[in-house]
Amino acid sequence: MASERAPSHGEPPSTLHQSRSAERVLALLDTVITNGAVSLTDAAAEADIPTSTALRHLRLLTNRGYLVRDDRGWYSVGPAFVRMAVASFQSGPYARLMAAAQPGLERLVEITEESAYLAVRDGIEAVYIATVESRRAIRHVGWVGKSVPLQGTAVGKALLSEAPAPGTRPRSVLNTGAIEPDVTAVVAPISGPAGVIGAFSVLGPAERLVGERLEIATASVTQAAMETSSALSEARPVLP
Amino acid sequence: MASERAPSHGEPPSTLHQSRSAERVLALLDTVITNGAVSLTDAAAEADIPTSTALRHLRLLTNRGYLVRDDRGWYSVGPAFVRMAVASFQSGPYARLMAAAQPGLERLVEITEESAYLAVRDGIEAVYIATVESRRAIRHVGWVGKSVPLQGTAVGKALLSEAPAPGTRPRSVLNTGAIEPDVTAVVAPISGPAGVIGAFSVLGPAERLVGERLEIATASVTQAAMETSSALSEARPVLP
DNA sequence: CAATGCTTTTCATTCAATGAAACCAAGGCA
DNA sequence: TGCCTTGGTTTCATTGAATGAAAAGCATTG
Repeated sequence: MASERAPSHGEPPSTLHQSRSAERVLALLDTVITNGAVSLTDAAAEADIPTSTALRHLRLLTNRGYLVRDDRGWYSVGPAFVRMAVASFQSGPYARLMAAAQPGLERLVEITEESAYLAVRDGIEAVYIATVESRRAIRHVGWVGKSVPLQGTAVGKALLSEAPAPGTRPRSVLNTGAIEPDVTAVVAPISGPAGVIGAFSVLGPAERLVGERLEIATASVTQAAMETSSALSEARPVLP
Repeated sequence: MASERAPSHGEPPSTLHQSRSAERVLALLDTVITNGAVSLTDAAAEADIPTSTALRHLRLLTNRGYLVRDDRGWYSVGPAFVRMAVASFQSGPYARLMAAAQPGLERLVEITEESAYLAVRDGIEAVYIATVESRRAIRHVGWVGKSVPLQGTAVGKALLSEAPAPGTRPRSVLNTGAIEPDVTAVVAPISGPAGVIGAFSVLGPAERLVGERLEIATASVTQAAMETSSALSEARPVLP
């Protein structure tokens, strides 16, 4: 469902491996995390690894606490991974972005009444890493942690765009139905000190995001992106 | 600083490896994530791996987007890892716990005016996976994502305790200075359908958590644990 | 420019990873 | 009840993938 691995730089063919076991362990970890709870055979199939080998790797991951195995035999996220996950939000390049973007997301939902997302680039894909959901009954949900191609999507275009001059309003990008039919996306790029580093997406049903509502969405998403960009270019706190 | 790996079941000696490269890649990933931004040599040293090998592994991790390498050469969290991290909060055994515990954490801070944490067990350690910080100037901060031994700590004792009969108040555990001097911890276990699965910790300066304040902390932490436990034993939503 | 500290490449050696096959355990079903 | 299918687990001989010492780059600094 959610995205094959993204070879940031295309590795040669795919039969040429350089550290197979490592790659495979990561692939398994990824499958389990993104797919929720999976059985050995499912995980092995999804990652295209013989079960005997997959078993050994999954065992390693559970021994280390990165995964857990419930009574039914399903594998899922383990405490050690959760530890890393929360730690990764405390520091690192994305922590600052997520913190700076939070108010923007909230205001976007308030103004547009649609769901707002924060996306970043991952190789040839875009990843949605944060959201505030619309409070309406019909709303866009469930894209956090999901990745979509850059090609042909509004997020993609925004993430690949040139950063506007500091303090100026970025251009918004509009698209309907690129990923899912009847979903309209209004996106604006967020710039950091070194170019575009993320994007705000307002996502809602195509028949609702028209006319005045669309104008409001466009205006507020560029506004939010601009404000977040300025916040990010202010003096950065010292590193640990 | 934060915890050597935790062999949930002790693997044989430690010189007997079964999938070295995999172990090492995980070790490197872990070091980078928990230590923020590190250089090749630092990461290699911390994980006790020859630099040439470490380099190869770190490259794999960056190619896959799990890590990024900034202009200075430091490695830190990458978009692919953030994707997994946020995905891991959407589902999995800990998602439910964290969601159920959030209101409890907030009320604990409101009542006790100290920082409150949620901890879970990871092998022979406890991991703090969520927090709401006290609003006071002097307060306990920065333990999210950190792990501490079960042995000799209040969290440890709570996590290893027997689950109380459903609907009854759990016993609280008290400790001062086990991890850091002058820090008092008031802890109560949270039970799920299958025994103790987590714990609430109220942490504050030893000289402040005394007398009436301590009584309040004890009462509210057991109360919160009880309420969260009941919430968790209610009908669970269907799995994907 | 010599010295120092990191990073990167190379390459011969070996040991760790591999997966096919055999084996178990547990349902399902007639 | 016993047969059969569908996972999961173990074994073990084979091989090629992982390894790391050493040497070579490449900045930075005094």
